[in-house]
Amino acid sequence: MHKQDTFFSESLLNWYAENQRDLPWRGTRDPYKIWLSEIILQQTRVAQGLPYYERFIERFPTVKQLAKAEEQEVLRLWQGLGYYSRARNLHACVRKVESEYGGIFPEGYAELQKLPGIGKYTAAAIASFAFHESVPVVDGNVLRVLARYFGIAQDIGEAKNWSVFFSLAQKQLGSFPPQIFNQAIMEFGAVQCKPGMPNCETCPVRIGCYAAQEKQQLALPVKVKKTKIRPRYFTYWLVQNQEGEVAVQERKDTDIWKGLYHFPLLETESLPKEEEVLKALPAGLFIQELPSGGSVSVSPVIKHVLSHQHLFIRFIHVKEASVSQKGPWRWVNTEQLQELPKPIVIDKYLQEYLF
DNA sequence: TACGCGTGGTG
DNA sequence: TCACCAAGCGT
Repeated sequence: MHKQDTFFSESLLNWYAENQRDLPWRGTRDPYKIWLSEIILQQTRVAQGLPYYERFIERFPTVKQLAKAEEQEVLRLWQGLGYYSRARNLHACVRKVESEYGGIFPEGYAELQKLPGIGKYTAAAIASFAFHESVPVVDGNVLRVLARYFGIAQDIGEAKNWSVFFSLAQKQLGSFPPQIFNQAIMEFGAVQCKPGMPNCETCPVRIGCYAAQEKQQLALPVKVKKTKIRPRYFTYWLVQNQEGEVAVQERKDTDIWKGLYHFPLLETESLPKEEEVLKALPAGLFIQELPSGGSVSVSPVIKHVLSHQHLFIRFIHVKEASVSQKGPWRWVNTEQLQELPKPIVIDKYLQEYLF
């Protein structure tokens, strides 16, 4: 390989040696810690995920301890982080590792992908960081860095283009230590070659960079796909019984906040009128037993309502998609709704109705 | 394969 | 203010 061929990779390695952040999952080869950090960091910034990582490691230092936990406790620790299927798969994953792999994570890139919640990226991360397997990671950072440096205009949102970037990443990885190169290229993307305008003035590879030379930093990478947002109006009834307990409902459908708890609600496509809200008031409330442990995980809106200690109807505007919720209520003490997540989108049309 | 899943930061 | 998007994955 000619020197010119390794300029990009060697520059990244040098940059990483000087600029890497000190993070708790770095400098370990424990696959459990690496796996946990990777799941938490999927589509999530370090600053947002870091406190969750610390709490999970403190509460569940080992595979065995996490595998023994109830799913509700795992969800409760995950509250506020979003993408709750990650928490359910996290739990299912350690249970599978415990039952089918003797509590030890399997080593191979292919074998790791058989575990729930572990796809190509996470498998590559674990295989390279923990087991030094020479397989490239391809995440949002890598896609951006490669697209900009090599001037690749293919849509990173199209699945068929993934192999283009994988092959290029593999070529750049070459025979460099995968556990270092993979961290380096991702860290470079997160810190230096950021989304939006990158720090080209201080960039060690700007000389060879297509985007920097052609001023295409904001045009690359190309991503056509747009996430479409449609408004959802959730009107909650905060219902209290004579013991001061509040009616809540577990969200079981495949929809946002699955597995978390909500107040009884009416969902509409537009802001409902008062008569509509009152007409839809649920008639058949009944009492159920709580999940074991007497503590439940709750969705973000509940925290907002409880924190203001209102007994009102609220209109919550949520920018997501899907179906409304039907099913049984249960009563819980407000003290049981512990360690609540932060509220999401709170609407500006809030109205209040005293019961 | 395309789409849905959360929350928070950014320009 | 708001569109974009962030260490992706499952279906």
